[in-house]
Amino acid sequence: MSFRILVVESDPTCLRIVSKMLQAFGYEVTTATRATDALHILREKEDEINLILTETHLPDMDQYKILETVRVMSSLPIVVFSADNDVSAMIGWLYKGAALYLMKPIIKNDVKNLWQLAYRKKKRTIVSSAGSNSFHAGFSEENASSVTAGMPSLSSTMGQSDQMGKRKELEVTEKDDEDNDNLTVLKKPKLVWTNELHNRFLEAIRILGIDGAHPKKILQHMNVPGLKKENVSSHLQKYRLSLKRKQDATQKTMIRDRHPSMTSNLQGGFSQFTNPQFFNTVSQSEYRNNVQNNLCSPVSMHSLGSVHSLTQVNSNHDSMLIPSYGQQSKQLYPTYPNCSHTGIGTTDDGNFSSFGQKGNHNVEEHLNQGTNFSNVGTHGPILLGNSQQQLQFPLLQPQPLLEKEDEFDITDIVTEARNELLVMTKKFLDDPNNDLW
DNA sequence: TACGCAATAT
DNA sequence: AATATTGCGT
Repeated sequence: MSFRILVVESDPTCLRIVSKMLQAFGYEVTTATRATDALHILREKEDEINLILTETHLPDMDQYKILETVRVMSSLPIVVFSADNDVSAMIGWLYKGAALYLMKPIIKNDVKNLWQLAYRKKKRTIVSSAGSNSFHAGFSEENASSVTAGMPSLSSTMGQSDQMGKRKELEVTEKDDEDNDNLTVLKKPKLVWTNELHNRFLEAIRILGIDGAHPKKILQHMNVPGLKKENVSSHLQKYRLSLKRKQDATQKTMIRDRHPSMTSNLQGGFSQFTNPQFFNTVSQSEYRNNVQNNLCSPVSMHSLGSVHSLTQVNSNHDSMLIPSYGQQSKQLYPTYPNCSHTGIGTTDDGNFSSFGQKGNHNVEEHLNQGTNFSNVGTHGPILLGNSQQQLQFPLLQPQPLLEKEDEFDITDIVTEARNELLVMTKKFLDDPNNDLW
């Protein structure tokens, strides 16, 4: 599998170094020194490209123009890099849809995980303003609309599951596509029965009574947008089994202990609730989930992330954080785009704070200072997941060419690149026919 | 058509 | 392990 990055950089030395480094990590590279070239390449060969890495100050195009242009014609992730450490500019790039902002000089940690940003289907999708965008594990547009609007991407692929059955002969070609293209993301994430969700489930049963507790009624009572009857049915089935198991168990102990007057608690059957970790105590990740939910919207059912997936997300933060930002230890973190606090979070101390529509003073300052960003709150850097959607994607993994990544040394590459550049330059100068100078 | 359940798939 | 899907009898 190949992962191709389109590198746009006007300085040939820099271009060469960056390309070399990317190649050392297994990426394939296509280069362009002008924005117009890059756009041309993109027009011709978008299918072959997985990610765009571009300098912010291109000689033949205004500041954000290339990003804006690419955004219109493609949903490819765009990573920008610059020596410019102006905060407004950085945030501007991110808000306008850059997936990541890297500072020059780029180091290996910057590029090592770039492939993670490209899990989205690299397909041109026009975003229709309001309507059938649904990629929240089948969850409702109402809840998601505030965050989906303006976000290209998954909508075209995630909503297809309803139409299964219409794909017969298409199946062959589609399957081939999937095999050839690991970037394609089609699977709808499974529902995760969080404690909160399960609580609603139990509450519904409690109110409906054990007799009236049928999937349809439960679903109705739970009132969770996007939740399907099948979800409830499946859960209910398992719930009943757990009840039965528990009854059996208590009966046996009653016989053994000669304890006839034992009352069985009908609602305890799940390890989710008998497990002390979850009883009366909210696990840390659930807490974080709730915090997030409170931050972004009054709709509580957004918390579908599992413990596992949240851990993953955090590790992504760690691995993808932008290495240098001024003198302070401030860092910019990508955050979850689907939780309303889209964009990035700034932090002084390692705790990331989020902002977006709900605001963060840092960003608000910039906004209040008249910094003019379009698409505020709709675009954001996207990592492997968010609180609804994680780890369901096949992870991309470019094959590192180097056996030992840790011993990877940039200086070698720089030297090599410079030497190569010298040779090339000499070639150019010696060639009387070249008209590039 | 909805339901319950078991088996099976993912 | 958890959830989704399927098949079949009620």
